[in-house]
Amino acid sequence: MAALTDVEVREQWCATLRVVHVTSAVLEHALQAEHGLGLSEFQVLLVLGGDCPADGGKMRMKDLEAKMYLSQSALSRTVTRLHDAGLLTRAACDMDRRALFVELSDLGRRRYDDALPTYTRVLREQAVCERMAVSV
Amino acid sequence: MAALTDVEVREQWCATLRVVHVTSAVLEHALQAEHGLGLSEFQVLLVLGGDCPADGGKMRMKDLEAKMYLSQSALSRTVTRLHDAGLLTRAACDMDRRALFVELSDLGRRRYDDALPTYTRVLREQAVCERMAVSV
DNA sequence: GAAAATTACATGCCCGTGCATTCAATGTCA
DNA sequence: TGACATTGAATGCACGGGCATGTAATTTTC
Repeated sequence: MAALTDVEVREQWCATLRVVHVTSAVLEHALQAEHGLGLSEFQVLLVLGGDCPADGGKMRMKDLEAKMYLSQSALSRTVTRLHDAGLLTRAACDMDRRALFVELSDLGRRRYDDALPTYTRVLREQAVCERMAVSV
Repeated sequence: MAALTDVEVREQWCATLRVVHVTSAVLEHALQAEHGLGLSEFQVLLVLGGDCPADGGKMRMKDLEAKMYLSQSALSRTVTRLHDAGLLTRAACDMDRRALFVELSDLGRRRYDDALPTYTRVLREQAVCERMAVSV
């Protein structure tokens, strides 16, 4: 296969942005309308809920941050919002009292279970995987 | 090829988000540091500069909007910023006096020519096309 | 041709984000 | 142990974005 030209590289990138932006917008609206959740907020639930195994349960903020695409400050505020909504619990860490453990509350677990199908449904409707392939 | 499971669909999406966020951040920093341009601002230059043929030159705001992934209000402000920076010119349309024509100024053209290699370089460095394939 | 609906763009408002900073806790080195 | 560096998290601040609205111009409807 021949190497891509500069123009092709840029077109690929723009096409990707288009799919991501449209899909993100639809996702955000669906999650907000049906479950009162923002995209970043749901993403936190997704990690804490353990969608990808080896995660989930009680997690340090730092470990959560590594799993997200958010800055430390944005994550801090997102977690605060989820805490205020009663969707997760915070707990100090005995080993390192700077660290903060975060875990889904019962309400958070239910909200997560409710919202997950919406999330998956939208991704399938938008045919994201049919239009984009990422090497994981 | 077997159909993707729900988990696989979600993992693909998350992997895509990761690539897009990281690449966007690097792009934004490079364009800002080397050319004083934001990502959306450069995207406007890219369209007006005619990177994808059939565009470029004098364009209506509405046509520009259709080429971008921005809301109408955000585009309006982005264009205002570029105008204030002297990178583009605004001109009323005689046929429809609601419409607004927008075109690169000489300075804008130069800035665009300067910034384009940075843009392409980062996309290649991040190996975006090697990691993601989009059907256009 | 006047009233109503629609369109193009700008603006007020609020919200989420990143950067820089702060504060407290921990680690390091002498 | 005491001084200094580093780390984890929260917060002040400014900025860009979307939604709703405003304003002017155009089209539609009767």
